Amino acid sequence: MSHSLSKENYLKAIFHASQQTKGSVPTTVISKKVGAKPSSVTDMVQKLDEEGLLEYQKYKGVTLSEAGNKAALQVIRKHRLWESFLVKHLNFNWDEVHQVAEQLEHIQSDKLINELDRFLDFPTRDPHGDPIPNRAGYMKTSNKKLLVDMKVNQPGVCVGVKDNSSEFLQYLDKRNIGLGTRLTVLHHEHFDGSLHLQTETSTLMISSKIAQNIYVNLL
Amino acid sequence: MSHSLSKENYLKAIFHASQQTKGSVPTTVISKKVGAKPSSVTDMVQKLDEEGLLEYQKYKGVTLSEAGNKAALQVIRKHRLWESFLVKHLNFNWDEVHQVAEQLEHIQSDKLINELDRFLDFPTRDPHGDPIPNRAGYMKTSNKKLLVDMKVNQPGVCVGVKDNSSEFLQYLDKRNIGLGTRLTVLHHEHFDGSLHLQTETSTLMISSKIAQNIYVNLL
DNA sequence: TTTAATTTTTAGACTAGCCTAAAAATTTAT
DNA sequence: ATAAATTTTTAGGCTAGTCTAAAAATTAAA
Repeated sequence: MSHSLSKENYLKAIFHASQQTKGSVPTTVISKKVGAKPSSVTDMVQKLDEEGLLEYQKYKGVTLSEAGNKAALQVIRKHRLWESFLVKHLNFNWDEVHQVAEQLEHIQSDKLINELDRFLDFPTRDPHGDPIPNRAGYMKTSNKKLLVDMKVNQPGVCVGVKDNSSEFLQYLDKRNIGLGTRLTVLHHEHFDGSLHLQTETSTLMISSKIAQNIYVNLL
Repeated sequence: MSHSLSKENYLKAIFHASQQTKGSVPTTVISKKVGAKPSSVTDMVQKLDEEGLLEYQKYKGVTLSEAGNKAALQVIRKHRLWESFLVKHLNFNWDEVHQVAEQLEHIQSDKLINELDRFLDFPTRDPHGDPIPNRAGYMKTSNKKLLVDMKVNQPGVCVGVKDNSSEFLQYLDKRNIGLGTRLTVLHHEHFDGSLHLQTETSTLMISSKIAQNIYVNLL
């Protein structure tokens, strides 16, 4: 019922990859995500196939089985709950949580994770706006988009950033944009791709480059 | 600066063993604590010696170096802080914390552990009454004794139990003895080793067997 | 459509941490 | 003080997870 740290990382990586691309995931894609050479990935996915966690076809790639999917979702649940805890109670910033949550997500204890869930009051989204799977493994589908991809007049709320540099976070701070800020695109400037935004407090203009680094949840 | 999970366990085990016995620790003692065969211990302590974490003398045993001591104390700090967290905020009982804290103590993040410390309001004792090393590695010496070893009229406070079975905890509960209960031995019965106790609320008699399973801090 | 470039897999090897069995040192008993 | 019993170490081997280099399959190009 419980898998090694390394296997959990593979399952999580494959899950995320298949969310992005649909269809089976090539070993090279996994290779990049887990930080191992493609040959090592081939070895590992063969083992995971034997365990029934995924289906592997030579030269084609892999698809998670029902069991593999469930296992991946449990790891993701743990990761996102820990991230929530770190930000909410231990003064971590968005950009600091990941490395620590990568370790915490492998702690094995059902009671621990369910009590943590309760302690956090059963959150449905992590600090990056990503949905948190519940105990049963059910997860809302994400409505997360880059701000640059939003339609005009579609209201949304800022749920995260792609670039976590402190300069960027300070830039946003100065313009009163933060986690939870509601905003609507008023106008796309075709000429340079810049956007006119309506926030709770004001209207402002931001460049296309900036808008490519802000995640928004549709409302 | 940071050691593998297995090495941390060895350092911790050696630290605890040398607290109990004083002098150098034989490989067999370590063997029992870490749950590995003596031959494996020999291997490992040779590596730890090369790393300067301890001194190993063939057929004699090991002594922690300054660096080894410090590393062990950091692991113990993490273990006890996590135990405190689990009991205080996640509804864990005394007897449930250990297994999970054994995992959590190996998470590597200074910020994590120092923020956890702050979040718990810098506790000096864990739920078992054992002292928690501070950031610098300084730890109060423990005044913990078994109740059976207490002198008559020496006041103390219950800080833990040896036997964590729920029957035993329920037995104590029925007699209004719990974590933090102040108690004093009024009389040692030589005949059967039983004790007469004064608690905050009443006087009572307990058997020697029970008194061998209750930890008390001297006041 | 045959060759060239690329991707993916196989084969063999390495490390950490453990094991068993045999050898060596130490301790205990006579 | 020497033999017997015990403890501790050495030697050789195993597994998980990784690597590099070579081989095989697939895809792209001429």
